[in-house]
Amino acid sequence: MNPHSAETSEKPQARDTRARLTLLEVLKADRRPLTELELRAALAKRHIRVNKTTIYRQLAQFKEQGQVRTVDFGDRKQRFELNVDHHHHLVCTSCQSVDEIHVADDVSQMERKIRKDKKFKILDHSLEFFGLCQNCQ
Amino acid sequence: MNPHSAETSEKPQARDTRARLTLLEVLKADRRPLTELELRAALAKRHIRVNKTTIYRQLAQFKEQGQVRTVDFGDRKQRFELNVDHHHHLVCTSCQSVDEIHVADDVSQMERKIRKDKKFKILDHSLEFFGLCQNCQ
DNA sequence: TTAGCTGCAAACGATTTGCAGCAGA
DNA sequence: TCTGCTGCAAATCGTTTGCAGCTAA
Repeated sequence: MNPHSAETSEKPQARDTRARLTLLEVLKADRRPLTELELRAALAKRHIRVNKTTIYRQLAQFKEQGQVRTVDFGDRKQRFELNVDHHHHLVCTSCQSVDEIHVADDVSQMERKIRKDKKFKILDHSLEFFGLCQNCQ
Repeated sequence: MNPHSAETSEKPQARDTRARLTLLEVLKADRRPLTELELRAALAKRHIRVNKTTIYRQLAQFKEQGQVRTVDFGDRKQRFELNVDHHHHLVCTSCQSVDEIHVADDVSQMERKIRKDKKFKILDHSLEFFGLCQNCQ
């Protein structure tokens, strides 16, 4: 038996490469859903040059582990965000700024209603708001 | 002056081609967000063969006119739906079935709160639920 | 040493664009 | 006729995959 795979039999264990560590740092610093391009730019600022393939592969790992979640702003680009408190976004369609909102209570109230009325078991949901931030109105 | 463009100066006027008319028929018949592929299949069943480029172009027109809206199920495919009553969806991740829900009141309540707390002017939102339908639980 | 990680190039899949011919009005 | 519509092929763009070399443990 390989001692390393004793507990987590299927999953290979992640290695602490520079790319991986810096990627997490960036996600922690910039609390906002970032695209692969934005992530790569942020790494470049820290003088770490990483290929986009690597970015996607690391993010896929983070997501599998539950550390990262993907968010959809409807522009056919994946955005990645640290999966800490479950929140939603206010996306300004004018200046592209992104703010967070916490509406967990309202959502779970809706979900209870749906569960009751439709007998549908909700496992996940998407909820994002688009409009104009205070500065752009 | 071109008499045809007297009132609506910018927009060209749409022509009632077979593709356009049948596309609208299909959208009216199948009240559910459909992908370009699904739309094309539906047209084929009615013995109308249309190129995907045409589908996309007609949908873009419908959307501009406000007749059609796009919905995002997070799989990087656009889904098109008749823009009648604003509703949301329960997407079964097991059998792919889609049901509608109407939660306008709950959403506008949330929106009022956001407007008040964040001074953000909401123009649009995305809200879809993913999980298991009654049959798949 | 030996998996896991990386970059590069090529493949992929959804969507868009250029262009020449077709067809409603 | 005139301008919008169509199909086809090629281009785009975000994302994924295959593969050979690299490197953390």
